[in-house]
Amino acid sequence: MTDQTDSTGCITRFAPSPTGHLHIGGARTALLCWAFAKANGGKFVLRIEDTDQTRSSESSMRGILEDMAWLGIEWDEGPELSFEGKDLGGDPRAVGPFFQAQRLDLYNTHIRTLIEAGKAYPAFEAPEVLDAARKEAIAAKTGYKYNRAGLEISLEDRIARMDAGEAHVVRLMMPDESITVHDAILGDVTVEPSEFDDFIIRKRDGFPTYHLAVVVDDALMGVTHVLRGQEHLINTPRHIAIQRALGFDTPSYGHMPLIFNPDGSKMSKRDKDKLAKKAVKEQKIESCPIEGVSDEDFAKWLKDKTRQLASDDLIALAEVLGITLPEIDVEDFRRAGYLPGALNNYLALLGWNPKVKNEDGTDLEHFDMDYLGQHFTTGGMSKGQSKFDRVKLMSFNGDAIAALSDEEFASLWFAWAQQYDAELAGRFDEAAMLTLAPAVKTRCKTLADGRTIVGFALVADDAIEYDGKAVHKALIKGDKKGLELLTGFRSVVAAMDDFTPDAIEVAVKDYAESQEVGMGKLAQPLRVAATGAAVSPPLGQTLAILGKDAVAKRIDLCEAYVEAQVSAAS
RNA sequence: GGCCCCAUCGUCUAGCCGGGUCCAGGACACCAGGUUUUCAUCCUGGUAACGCGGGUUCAAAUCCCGCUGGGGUCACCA
Repeated sequence: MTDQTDSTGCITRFAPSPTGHLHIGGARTALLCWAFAKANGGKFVLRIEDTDQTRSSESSMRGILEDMAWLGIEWDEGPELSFEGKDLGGDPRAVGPFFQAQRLDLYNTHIRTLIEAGKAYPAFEAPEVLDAARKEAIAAKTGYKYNRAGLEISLEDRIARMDAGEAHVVRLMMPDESITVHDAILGDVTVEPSEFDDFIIRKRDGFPTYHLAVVVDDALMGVTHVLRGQEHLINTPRHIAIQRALGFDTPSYGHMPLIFNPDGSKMSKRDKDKLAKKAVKEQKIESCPIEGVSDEDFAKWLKDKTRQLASDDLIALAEVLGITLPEIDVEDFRRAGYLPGALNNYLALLGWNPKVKNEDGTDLEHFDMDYLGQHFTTGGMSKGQSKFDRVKLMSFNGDAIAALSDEEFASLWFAWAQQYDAELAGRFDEAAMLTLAPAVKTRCKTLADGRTIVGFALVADDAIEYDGKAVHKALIKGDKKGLELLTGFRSVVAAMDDFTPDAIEVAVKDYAESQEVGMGKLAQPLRVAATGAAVSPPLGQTLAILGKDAVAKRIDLCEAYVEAQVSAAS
């Protein structure tokens, strides 16, 4: 076995199967594969593993490509995609195609070679027969292993029957020797031959299994380093066996720890459906409350825990149920207003550590893609499983947002709103968001949070809901000074020409001084009048966002409201 | 259940390979102060961990063994 530790010409790959959205765990695998290639001056290849004919889909494939591009995990070779002016993918080394379903001839050639060399063989048992044997073994509490019954027939006969078109699978003749994986993250892992049987490398439908396809493709595409999830660790000896049978070099392997939910359960794409099903049951909903899904499909979905609703339907359902779905797929995080840089940063740090100190002695935790692409090493990976902490991610995201210039923030926020919050995008254009930026940036952890912060500007002047406590404290309590100040400031507002945040701040300050009260005495009544609540961005910004006319109107409305409250109480 | 992987604050981790400088450092969260016209930001301080039991050693978070716990895997899915 050749262990390729030489990084020159290093090639890594990410090979998702297009059976759903890009899962956050998959994104991390892709990110680290990308980082490893970059850090070693190599290439990152994207390959689509669509050998499962029943589950693969074109739309899922496109979604995965776009999610990766959005994250900025750019593949050098693979399916082509234009994204925000960048052309990704391509086949400069002529090692494609990058869709396994288009590579059947390649697999069949290699399978034929194996069969003729006696290293693999066709077997003709019906699936039912094997299933029965497996069930029997489980019932008897012994491990099931294929019994090599297929070998009872002579090789010539087997090949003849196969060539005559008889239904069959092809199995690899597993050698009777232990196999050691030299794992870059976990160290050496040895598995005994008793743990293996002659596993299938080509299915009845003529498609190769994952094991065969991945080995042939990695070899033919020149992949030198394989980084993948730890769930594949046990598969690796099988892959090494195929490589040896075919005379291929064995790439360097690194198996990464898996990511879990905070409660310790596995982070699954079904988590969203699971939560929705629970809510439906708790709320005792009988028929489907959303359009586009029939009651029949709804009932099936509810009963079958493996069944998933389409993404849009699930979002609509969550809204009806009043629940928040957990973010699981990259798309979910994008919708929730996370920045790709922050997501990548957090994802990389979940299981990898640069082990570098900042000048102030704290550990380096915040870094960008350039840094990752220069410094990533498998040696910095931890071995243990980790839990996905959304709170820390959110903190990273808030930091990333705060670090944005006002212009960058406005641009990103507007683009986000156009895609996910039409009402917000309709109320504020990018220029308006630029004026909002200083007020919003330090107050939101995600782009979606921004809406809450400027929520007061989203409601009509006469539709403000007043926070009773806030009104009482700022305007009614005590000697009614709050209301007087508010009324007095009303005429100051009316006389202002320059209604900008700075001008407003000055006006408020001056008026407070002229009345010989502290800023707060005037600021809080104004804030309550303008927003209905005791909490808002700085007053100058808050009032400027609304505009002079709206502020004047809201002061009038508030006064009327307070008077009504006071007379009702007395 | 068999086999395989893993195990430091609530969470992510540094330290472990080359035992002593670790009554264990950082980050997020949390708590208490401070700055601030509110909120947020920001600043200061604090609570909090080597899973358990054996060894080896003058000395163990660091090395060895066992246990416990978590996870993966046992498909004509990938």
